[in-house]
Amino acid sequence: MPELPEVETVRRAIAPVLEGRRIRAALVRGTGLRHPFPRDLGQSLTGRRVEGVMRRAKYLLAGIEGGATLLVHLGMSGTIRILPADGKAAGIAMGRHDHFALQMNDGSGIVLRDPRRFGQLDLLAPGAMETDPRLALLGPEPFDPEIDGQWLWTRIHRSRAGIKALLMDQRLIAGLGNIYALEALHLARIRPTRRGCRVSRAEATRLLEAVRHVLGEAIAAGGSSIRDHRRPDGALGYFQQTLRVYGRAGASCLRPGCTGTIRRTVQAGRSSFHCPACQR
DNA sequence: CGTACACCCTGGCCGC
DNA sequence: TGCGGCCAGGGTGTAC
Repeated sequence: MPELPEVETVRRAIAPVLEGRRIRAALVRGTGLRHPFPRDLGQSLTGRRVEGVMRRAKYLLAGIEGGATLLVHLGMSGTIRILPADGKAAGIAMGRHDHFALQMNDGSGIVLRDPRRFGQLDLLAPGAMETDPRLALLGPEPFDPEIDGQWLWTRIHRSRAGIKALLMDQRLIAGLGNIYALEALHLARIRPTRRGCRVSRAEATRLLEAVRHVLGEAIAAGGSSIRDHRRPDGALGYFQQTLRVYGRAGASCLRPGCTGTIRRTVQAGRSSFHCPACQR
């Protein structure tokens, strides 16, 4: 489910719940997700204050009093729901596929659910954020003002790999997944299969602008849907999106003036969508 | 080294 | 209803 906009939406929703509060209870169920949970997870968190909730690429990072960092990755199917402060200090109701919960000192909290268990939950020791390979090897954030179209071009113009695979490579730019890579390529009028070495400087500039446009739009939509469409169970993550190509095989291209039909193909075992008429 | 692919895991949906 | 097949927005290890 989650690419950068969804993770950022979750971050904004859980930050006010966690930040500045003390952890009353940390509940762990099962032995782990993609990796085993750290043995001392509950003990390390209980009684500590959460200092801030950050996002890097698709990782959620919660700063814990004392210098440790709680790392959460939602994988493909991870969601976080918010527990309201209802005054009851009773135990947290853990449903099917719930793996982790935090209850804060006011009774509010969060619960992590992840049916496919591709997600990650880890506790980084003080200082380990700089060295942990999951974070250290990430490329810049798409909105990093240090990067521009020229920067992107210099990183891709020697590559024979498809531009879609390059956009999804977290070491190049961090945060894009299958959906938004395809959306950006449609906006920039570039075929997903085009090799990196066949992308011009002007196209690279257009592409980075497209990446920023689709991500910004999605973050704005996520934010508004959270405000307007709070589900009864408080689950976060899924919301209506205005996707122009993803999942629209057989439908008309939405580019003004284009009469093409969206095609679905498979690249590296994953679905791709593009308009053969306006994407070259 | 860069690139391509299988794999991890469970649930939902569709057609028969 | 039941069942098989296919699909799913992630990262990573392995083989060329």
